[in-house]
Amino acid sequence: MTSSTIDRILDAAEVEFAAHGFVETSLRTITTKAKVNLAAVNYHFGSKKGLIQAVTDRFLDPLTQNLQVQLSAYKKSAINSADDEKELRILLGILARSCQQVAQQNHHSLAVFARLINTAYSQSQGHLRKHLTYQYGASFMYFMKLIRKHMPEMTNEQFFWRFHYLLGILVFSLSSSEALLAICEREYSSSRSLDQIMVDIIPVMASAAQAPILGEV
Amino acid sequence: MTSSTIDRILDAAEVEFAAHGFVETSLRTITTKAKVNLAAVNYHFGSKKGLIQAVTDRFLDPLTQNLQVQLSAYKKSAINSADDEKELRILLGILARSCQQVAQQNHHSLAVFARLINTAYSQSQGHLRKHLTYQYGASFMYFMKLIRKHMPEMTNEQFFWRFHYLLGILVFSLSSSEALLAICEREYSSSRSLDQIMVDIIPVMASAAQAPILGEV
DNA sequence: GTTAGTTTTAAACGTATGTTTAAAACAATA
DNA sequence: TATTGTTTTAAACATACGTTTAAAACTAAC
Repeated sequence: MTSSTIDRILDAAEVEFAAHGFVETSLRTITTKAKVNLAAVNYHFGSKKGLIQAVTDRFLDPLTQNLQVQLSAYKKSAINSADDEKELRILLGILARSCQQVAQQNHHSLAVFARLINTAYSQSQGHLRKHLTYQYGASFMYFMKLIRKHMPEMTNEQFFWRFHYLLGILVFSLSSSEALLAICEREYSSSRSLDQIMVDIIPVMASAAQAPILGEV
Repeated sequence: MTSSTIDRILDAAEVEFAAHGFVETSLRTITTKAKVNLAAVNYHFGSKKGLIQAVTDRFLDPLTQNLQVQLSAYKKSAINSADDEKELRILLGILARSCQQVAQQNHHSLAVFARLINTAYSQSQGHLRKHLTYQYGASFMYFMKLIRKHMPEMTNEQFFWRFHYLLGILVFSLSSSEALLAICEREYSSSRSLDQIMVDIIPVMASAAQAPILGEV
């Protein structure tokens, strides 16, 4: 099986990138862990950049596909309740569950994926961010539009900012979840899981979405 | 003036680190922009790690000092209103204003600072995060304790998580503020400032803090 | 003006990185 | 079996990095 090499590289790269970031992870580390020759990366992916994109695509392709299905199912059966907060929770819940499902189906770690996304966004040069918005921008927009409907008392600009505040909750929590879960275990001797965090976060995001807009403190 | 070299290095390093991260910024880039010899960094700061710590300390030292003053002033004059959300807004407002003041006084960019913190946290190896918690952990704890009082209907563990959700809003928004402000300008032809974002965020964080804890969606 | 201590400089060192090369190993077809 | 195309391999390449060195330049005290 020729693709075994490709998969082994992707598996190793995913773990290493998430653990140490793109720049701090060398191709030699990846190929060693994958038990593959160094040159294999350039042969199969062209370059390190190509590998990075392949790693993220392997998660985002099934995710956007899954999300699209769930969202259209929601839209069909939508009663469009007057309770905006409830609808927000449903929509955010769909996103959360979509992430979980895809992670489980493809045997990926959700934390790993979150760290990939966060790394992609925190890179200022951001060739990856551009790739992501170009490749998955449409799916992303569709979800935003649905959310937007239940935050009507805002201008488009206000919504833009608010949405990114919500995003901050999700991305930061997930990407630092490994460290936080460890602290939680040690400090409160409580064994949480990332799945619980995903459930936990939803009402928080929904509340944040509906916070009033104040001019002053 | 001998410290001019040191200051020029710190100034250049601050900007470059924030823009491109610690790993992606080379000492050669920094010393070139600072118009200083390459060896000056190792001479004055010992190593690149030493420089990174010095850059963050230059911001965090005055910040924690300022914050401590503001918080004890608050504690003295505190009416300890029954309105938790209002008190939360006040406390979060103090933090926000402290950041702004220190940034302005020392002629630093708040966005730059936020990106430094975010980079520090997203580094898994995290020698910097350890330095920060060791050096500034106490001040951080003190602020958390004050916040905690107005989120009484939670276990310590629940509070731990909730607090980090709030932190996510702040860190993510600030650290990606440069990109977001640019998009906002282009898309809505609105010229916001980071100071406005700081004000904007406070009620959102306060609402998120008070979101109910639900078992299911 | 000489001396002792500090700072700056140019050059080099050793190492690690992404990438390329050309030969070898392998797979599939005729 | 011979041939073609693909994949893997070991080695080398070029470059960029953090750090060190030793001499030079500078500063201040005597």
